[in-house]
Amino acid sequence: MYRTHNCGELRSKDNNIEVTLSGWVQKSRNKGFMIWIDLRDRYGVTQLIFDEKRSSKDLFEKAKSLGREFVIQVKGIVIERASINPNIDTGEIEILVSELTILNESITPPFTIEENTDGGEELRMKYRYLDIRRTSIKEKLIFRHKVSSEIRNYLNNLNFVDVETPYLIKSTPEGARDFVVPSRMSQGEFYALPQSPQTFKQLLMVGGIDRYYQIVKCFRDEDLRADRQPEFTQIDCEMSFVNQEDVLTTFEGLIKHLLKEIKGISIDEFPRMTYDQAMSKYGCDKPDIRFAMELIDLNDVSKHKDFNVFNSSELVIGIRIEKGNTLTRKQIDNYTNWVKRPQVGAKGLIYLRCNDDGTYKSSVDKFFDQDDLKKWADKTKAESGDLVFILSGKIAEVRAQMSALRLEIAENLGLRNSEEFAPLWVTDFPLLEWDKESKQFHAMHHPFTSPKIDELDLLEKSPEKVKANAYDLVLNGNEIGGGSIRIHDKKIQSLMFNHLGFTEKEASQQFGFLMNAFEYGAPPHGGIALGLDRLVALLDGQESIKEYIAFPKNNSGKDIMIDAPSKIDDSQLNELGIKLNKK
RNA sequence: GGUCUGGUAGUUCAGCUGGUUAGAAUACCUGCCUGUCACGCAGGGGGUCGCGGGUUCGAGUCCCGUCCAGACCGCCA
Repeated sequence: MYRTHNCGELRSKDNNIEVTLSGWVQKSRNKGFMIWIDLRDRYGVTQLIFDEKRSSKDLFEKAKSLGREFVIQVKGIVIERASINPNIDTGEIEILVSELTILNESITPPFTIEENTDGGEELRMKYRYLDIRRTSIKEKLIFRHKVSSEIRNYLNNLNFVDVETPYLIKSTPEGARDFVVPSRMSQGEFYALPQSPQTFKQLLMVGGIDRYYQIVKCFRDEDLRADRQPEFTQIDCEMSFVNQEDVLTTFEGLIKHLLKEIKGISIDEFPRMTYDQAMSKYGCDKPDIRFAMELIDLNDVSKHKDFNVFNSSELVIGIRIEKGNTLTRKQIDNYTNWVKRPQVGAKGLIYLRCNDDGTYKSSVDKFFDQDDLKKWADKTKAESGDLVFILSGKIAEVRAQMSALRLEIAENLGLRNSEEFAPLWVTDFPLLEWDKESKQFHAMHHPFTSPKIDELDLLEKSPEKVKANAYDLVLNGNEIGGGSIRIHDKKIQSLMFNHLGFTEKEASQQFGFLMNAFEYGAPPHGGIALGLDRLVALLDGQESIKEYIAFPKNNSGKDIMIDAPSKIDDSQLNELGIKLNKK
């Protein structure tokens, strides 16, 4: 038997019993006459003691040879410590070792396996298996397990059925780039890995599985971010005989359940706003509503003077920063430079200081008098001591810029508290979006999203105005899920493909199986997919999802531990009938 | 595809305006140490300054190119 107890459970009540423990040598403290070893496993750390007087000479010599991360097994008696350590759970006791077996040696690890490791990110990723020995990484993986277990509990209780869908499927040009897998048996042909099980879950609805879920890997061959990996996990769900309200209620319930079970937080009904409201109030479709600082339209009070920057703008927006007049000139300059970076792309930033004496000071005093400035202050509800920042330009651009600035300021003011949770629904997304590159409309959500039926007649004249039965779940400024009520009617689905620039032939080649299925009595259905990695990270108060994935890819989509992607043998290429352009 | 930041000991970093033999901490090795727990003390080993080129009497430092890593923009139906 390798162990009778783990390294986290022994207490002074266990004094005098004989135990066997196995684990890793965290650290050895050799004081000459005594050696202490911190023995670590998944459950904690227990101190072992070897003593010149109480241990045999052979045993003592063997203990001296132990290095960091050796795997050992010891037998010994639990005894009370001469000096207790209140900082660790097992700090009252130690093990007086009588037998020591070295199960495996270790070379010196490339970084210290301690909470405050000296390892940089790249190194920790290369030796991820060592990183996982660290408490915080281990805890994050266990946290993820807890979240996904609660998700399963909740959905199982509501009669959802977990069904697996295939990973080797068909490539489609719509949306994100596919990862592609060459077929050996059909040379020159390729599978694609799914970006989501979208069509399969709809086919399950046609198949009568009226409540489906799957915690499933999805794949997208696009550039990475701190919150984006090429393979990621979705909580994919679909329901039949439901309207939008049913879906929102069900999954609002899921998030409430998680917040309650995992964080012990109860939350009231989630606020809802339409896409249009979100865009005008916050300048983005995934607003962080933990704080106010809403975008205020200043068009009607800013375009009556000779200030050409405003007069030539589609939109002038202000945001009020409460007590912001304490910002120094230098801090304001920093924000100005910040918005002028190419990533944000504003031409400049105009400020309005609301002084304590009721006067105003702005960067455009040359053009606007105190009465004008007062109107700006009134409109943004700015009071003495506040600061207003103003941006102007084309509607879409200035909204995006102001939204970025809003988050940056909130971050700096400490208004983005990661232990506060502010979920909301954003509804009524546009059905279509104009794509400048391909010069045609493409589906904002995906081509299976149903349009608002009473707006269907707009589809010909002004397609950009048609709204969809589509919704996003937003948490603290992050999109954690999105879904829609789907099309279940072949005619409407054909109409959609038509407007997305598919010929009838293309539509039937790529999605014929779905259109066929719709001819055999497809029930009304809809669903949602939630990003598990992101949800888990947010619930744990973090922005980056990497630490919650056991073996993540790096910034360029590489796994530096196993060195993937990598070249394959010529013989493998031959079998697949593939010839490379360059080697 | 683009912008920015970084690459110096096993590791994390410092290294100013170009100037002697490139430093610190930690890790590692050796010795000492009668209760350690970030143990302490003394000593020791350890460097292709990412790579290539250029400027210069002289380059870790300046310039050009390139590779790698990270953050962001584009992209992510």
